[in-house]
Amino acid sequence: MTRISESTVRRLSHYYRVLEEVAAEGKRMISSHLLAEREGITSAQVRKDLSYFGSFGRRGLGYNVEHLRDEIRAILGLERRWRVAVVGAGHIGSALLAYRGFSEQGFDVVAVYDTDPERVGRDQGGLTVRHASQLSAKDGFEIGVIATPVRAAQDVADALVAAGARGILNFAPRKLRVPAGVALRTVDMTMEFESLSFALTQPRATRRRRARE
Amino acid sequence: MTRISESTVRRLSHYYRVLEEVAAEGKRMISSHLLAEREGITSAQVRKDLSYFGSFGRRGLGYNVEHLRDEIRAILGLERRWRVAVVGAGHIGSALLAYRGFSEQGFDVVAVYDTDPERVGRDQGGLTVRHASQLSAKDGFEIGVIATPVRAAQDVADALVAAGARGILNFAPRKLRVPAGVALRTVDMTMEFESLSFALTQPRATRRRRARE
DNA sequence: TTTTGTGAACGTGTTCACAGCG
DNA sequence: CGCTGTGAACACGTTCACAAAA
Repeated sequence: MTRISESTVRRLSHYYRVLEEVAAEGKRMISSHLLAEREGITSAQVRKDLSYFGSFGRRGLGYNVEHLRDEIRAILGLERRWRVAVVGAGHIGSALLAYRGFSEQGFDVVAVYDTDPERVGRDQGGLTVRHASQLSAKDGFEIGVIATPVRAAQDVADALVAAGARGILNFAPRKLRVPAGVALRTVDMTMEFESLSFALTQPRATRRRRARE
Repeated sequence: MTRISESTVRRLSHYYRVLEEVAAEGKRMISSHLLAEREGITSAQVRKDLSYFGSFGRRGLGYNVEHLRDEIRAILGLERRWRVAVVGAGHIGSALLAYRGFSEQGFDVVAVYDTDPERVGRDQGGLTVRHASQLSAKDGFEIGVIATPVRAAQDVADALVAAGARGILNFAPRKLRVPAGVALRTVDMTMEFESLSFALTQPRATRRRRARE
C-alpha cells in the first residue's frame, strides 16, 4: 500500500464531515466535484485521495453518500470508540472535557489527571481529577492528551507512553520526543498566532492558499 | 523575494523559541545543527529557511544567538504588539483569555464578544463580555479569534472582516471563506483526533515523521 | 454524456554536497 | 579546519488529461 500523507488524512476528515451533513440532508449521490467544494481542494484531489483506499465511486454517477461515509469512517478507524486520558485540568483540559463533540465522534475521556492539590479530587466533567502520579496502564486508554504547562510536557509524554498510550495529542508549545510506534500530533496555538503575525507583516511573502477549481 | 512556505514560517517560530531559551542560558553562538535538533529538521533545512531572509551566520562560527533571535522576531512581526478580539466566551475562549503566554509574545486581547445573554456583561479575564452585534472597527483589532459553535462561525468571520480584521484564527471545525488579503488559520481539534485514530488504526499506512539527521 | 480512476507531467519543498569564507 | 550559504538533485504531493465505464 502506498504510504498516506498527513494532508490526505486531514482531507478524509473533511470529506467525512461533508458526507455526514449531506447524508443528513437525504442526498443519495455526490460527485467528487461537490465533495471538493471549498478551500483549495480540486475534484482530482478527492478522487486521488480516495483511490489510495479503493474504488468507491461509479463512473458517470459519483459516489453513494452513505456508502462512502461508511468507508471513510472505517478508514479513519471511527467504527470503534477510543479511550482518552487528559493530563492537565486547567483551562484547555477543562475545555476539552466540556466539549461534547468528541464523544459524538467516538472519543471518550476516561480519566483526568493533574498535580495541583487544588484540583486533585475535584470533579471535572463527571470525572474525578486524579494525581498524575496515579497514571497507569490500568486505565486502559489508547490516546493521551497533554494540556499541562510546557515544563511538564515531556515528563507527561513519557508517563503516558509508559502507561500504554499509542497516540498523543500535545497542546504544550514544545516539540516532544516519543518512541517509534507512538503517534504524536501537536497543536501549538502560539505558532498559529505567530504565523498570522508573519502573514500580516509580510503579505507579499505569504503564499496564498491554492484557488478552488 | 521568494514566496515563503507555511512550513518555513512554522519552523521560524520554532527557531525563535529555541533561541529565546538558549539566550536565557547565556550562550553566545549556536550552529544550524544545534538549532535543528529534534523532530525532523535538518541543519540544511535551518540554513535554507534562514537564507530566504538574509545571511545571518558566520562561516565556521555559527549564528550569534541574540542577533538571530532579533532578526527572527522582526521577520515574524513580533517587534510590535497585536490587538486581538475573541468571539465566543465559552470554554475555548476563556482558556485563551486566561493563558498569559500570548500577551508575553505580544498578543493583547482587547475585546471579547458573545451572544449568550448569560455571558454578555460578565467579566472575562479583565474584560467585559460584549454582545457580538457590537463588533465594530472602533475596537481597532487586527486579529480575530473565532471560538464559537460551528453554526455561527462563518457569520462571525464575515463580521470580523467587516470590522477590519486582517487575520483570523478559527477554532470551529469548518472551513471558512474569507476575502483575499485576510489571513486565515484553522485549528481543528476534531481533525487531530481523527488523524490519531487513523494512525492507530493503520500504522503501516502512516508516514512517519522524517528522522533527525 | 457524465464522472470516475489513474499514469504522467508538473511544481514545490527538502536534502545533498560542496564552494566560499572565517 | 568548521560551518554557512546555495545551486543542483531529489522526493513527494498536486494537477492534468484521458481512457474506461455507467
